[in-house]
Amino acid sequence: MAQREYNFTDIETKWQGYWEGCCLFHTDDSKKKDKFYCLVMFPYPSGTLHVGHGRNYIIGDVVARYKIMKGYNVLSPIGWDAFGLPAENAAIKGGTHPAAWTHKNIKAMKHQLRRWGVGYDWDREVTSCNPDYYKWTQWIFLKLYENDLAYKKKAAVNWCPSCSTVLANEQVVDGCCERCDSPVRQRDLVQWFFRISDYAQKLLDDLSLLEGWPERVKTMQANWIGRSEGVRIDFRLEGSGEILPCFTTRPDTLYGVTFVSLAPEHPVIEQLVTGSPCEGEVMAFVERARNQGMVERTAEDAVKEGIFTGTYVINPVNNTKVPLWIGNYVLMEYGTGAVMGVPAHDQRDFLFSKKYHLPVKAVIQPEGESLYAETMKEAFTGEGVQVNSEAFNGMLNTRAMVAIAEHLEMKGLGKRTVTYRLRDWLISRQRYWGAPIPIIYCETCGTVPVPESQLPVLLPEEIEFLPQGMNPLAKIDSFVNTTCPKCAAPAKREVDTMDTFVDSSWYFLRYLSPKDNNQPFDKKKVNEWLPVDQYIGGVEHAILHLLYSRFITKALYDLDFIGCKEPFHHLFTQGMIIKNGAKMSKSKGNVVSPEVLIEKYGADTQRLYTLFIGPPQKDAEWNDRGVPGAHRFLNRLWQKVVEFEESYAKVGRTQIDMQKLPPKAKAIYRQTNQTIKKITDDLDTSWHFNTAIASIMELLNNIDSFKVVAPRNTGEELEFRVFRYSMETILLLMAPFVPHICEELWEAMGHKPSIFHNKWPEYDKDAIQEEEVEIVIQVNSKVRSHISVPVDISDKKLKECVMKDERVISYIEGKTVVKTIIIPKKLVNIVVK
RNA sequence: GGGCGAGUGGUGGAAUGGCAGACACGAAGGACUUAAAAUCCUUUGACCUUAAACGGUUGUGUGGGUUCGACUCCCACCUCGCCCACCA
Repeated sequence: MAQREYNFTDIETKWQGYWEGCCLFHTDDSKKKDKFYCLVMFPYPSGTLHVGHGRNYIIGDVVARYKIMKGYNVLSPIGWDAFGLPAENAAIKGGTHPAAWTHKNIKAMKHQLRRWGVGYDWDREVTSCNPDYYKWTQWIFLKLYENDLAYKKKAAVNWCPSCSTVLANEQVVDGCCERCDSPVRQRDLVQWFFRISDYAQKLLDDLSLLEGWPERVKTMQANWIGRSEGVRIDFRLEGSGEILPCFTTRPDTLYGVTFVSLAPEHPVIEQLVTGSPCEGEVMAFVERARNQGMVERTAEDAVKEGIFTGTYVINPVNNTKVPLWIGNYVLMEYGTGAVMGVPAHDQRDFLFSKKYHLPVKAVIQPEGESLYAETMKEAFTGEGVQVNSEAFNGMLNTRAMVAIAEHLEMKGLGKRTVTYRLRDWLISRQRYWGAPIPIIYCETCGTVPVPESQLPVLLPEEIEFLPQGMNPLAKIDSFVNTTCPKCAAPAKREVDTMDTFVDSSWYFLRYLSPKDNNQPFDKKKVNEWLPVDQYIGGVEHAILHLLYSRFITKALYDLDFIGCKEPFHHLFTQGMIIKNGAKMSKSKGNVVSPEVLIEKYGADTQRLYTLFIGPPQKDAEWNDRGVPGAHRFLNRLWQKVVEFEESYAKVGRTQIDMQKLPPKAKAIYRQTNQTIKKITDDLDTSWHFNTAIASIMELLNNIDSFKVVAPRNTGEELEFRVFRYSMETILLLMAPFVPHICEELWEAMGHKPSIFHNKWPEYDKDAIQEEEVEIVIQVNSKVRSHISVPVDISDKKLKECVMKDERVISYIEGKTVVKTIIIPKKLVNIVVK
């Protein structure tokens, strides 16, 4: 009788339908089992998925299926991060409405996820561009606004004068507009911010709670928050005596200050130069520096430029008069927007002083050396001893840092402060395809939040997309014109929308009650299900998305909306899929489409290859030629099981007694148990799916050489039962990786579906113990021989055996044994002279 | 410039102080076939020795160190990738 073929297409369709039918991934909140919230970063619906994207969802699916078999109540939801610029660009280019474009892509991607056999609780699907979702994004904005965590201020945007439109950073290429190539300028607009900087310390401190996060992600976040301790020193303007605070982390260099430099944006500049002879020149410089834009101004080899304001300031510590400059390298957003210039001990200041012929004054000497300002070729930034620093001379500069700071505080000339690099989160976008900011401007009442009862502020559907002009919403009169919620007078709506990172910083809360029309999330359910047990996504989100989500979670916690301080308990960041030396992406033109592979080899093959390609936390090179290898393995597994399809039911199912097994069957039984241990350990800790799969391949290779026959007499039956046990174990162990084929073969072996309703196999502790071990014998650290000995052999006995070995004898003959090193169960090294 | 990774056969990778190259891919040879595909078997880091087997030497980016023993730990350097970047 001809054997059944491995018809993966039919099998995969069958089981995908089955899982949906039996609600395998449907999560019932009321279940009493331990919960496991498994979350993959929800995708942006940009078009279609390629095999590189697949890695993320396949890993998530493996974990979810494994935890189901381990008996957890697993929640594995999915949704769509559906607002954003590409949809709007597509509208400008192709004339499709962003909503239509987005929903078309969602449909296509949903189909792809299904065909991968990736399971989700589709009843919980959320789509961030739907009003029933963004209503609550707006609600979060209102809560932050009510609690002074959202505010507005002027901030610069990239402005293309020729398109007269605002550009996102990624639309600026080499300082020019990506569309028309004209130089981008900076323009100030009033924009909305979230006060994430208020949470800088908490976000930093609580990194220590995140035990299940990779160290490198925590380090990246800590660096991004960028806490630095320093001193605010109050310089005084000559003449007016007005205070000009400067921030420094190096108060020990205070006596070496030879100038002070302001950011071009510094508010004091205008009042200083107005009416002065250099006004025109200075304001022209400021204008130029500001239009340089951040891109150019912060470039690696940016030229340091400055201009003298004509004013002097007084160094509070010694009343020295130094010139006040403006420097394009000084940032208004960091510290106080004014820095003290110490050319002798800061490289940037050194270069600046050389360019503008400002004096250099050394105040720290390296031990045993003397620095002379005239001969210095670069700034000295190391540790040393204070000189030219009055009372502090002779002190180590590290001590002087503290001493000078204390001195300044005592005299009321400054204050020790902590500064963070983290800046407030600018959430305004001058775009259509985002959640409208729920704010109304009234001539009498000012800025008025939209009342909760009037949410959502709906995006108008009828809209024109042009490559030019301000925010498209500003042109829709019916949207802009409204009435003030307070006084009912005619008023105007805010026309900016929110950064899409706002949408994605709370979606994991919405999954818990996705259809609730009365509240954004159910506090009780949030407290039950959060934190997310396992979050899986790309390392490119290590900073922004993960920090914003942490911030929103903390803010909601402080406002008592949820009882959880940190959203994600364990984080897994998978590596990129590389093809031909570059990240797989549409723009690089190196994408591999899953459809072709699925048609030719099936989804299980693609899953297996993706998992086998390398450790998932590392980048991996995709090689199409490797795919048939994965398929070959599945085919072999198929043949092996199906070959005996008729026999499985005929043999009894009593416990196997290992001691009664013939040697070969015993070895297979032992290896099967060792494989259970190996795979379970891999899934629980290291996630090295590649070596997990390799160990199953090894097991199957050995089973192959264990010529099984369909049982006819009693002795054969015993061997056949070991074979059946091993094959069943392989199916259970492989089920999370390649679920379709395992379901089908599980059924072929005489079981009722689903394989996922079975318990994860456990290994027999006695069975994994080897009786004999092979010992490596080295002479002078070179491998010279091997012997096989019982595991429990004593060191003395082992040494005796080793010394009897012929090859050992020939190597140590005529030499003196200096020492013998014995590593139990592994190796013996004889050192001779 | 700062931070974080990574460098192992023709390729993806394995080994985290103890036999380097597991498991795959590819390649070469063979079996089956009218033929091809599929499948199965054998070989496969380099070099030396040998009729063959056995054997030997060498080998994990470079140079040093620690150790009986180093891909693995320490120091210095080179190269590549990612993230950030004039942060006072």
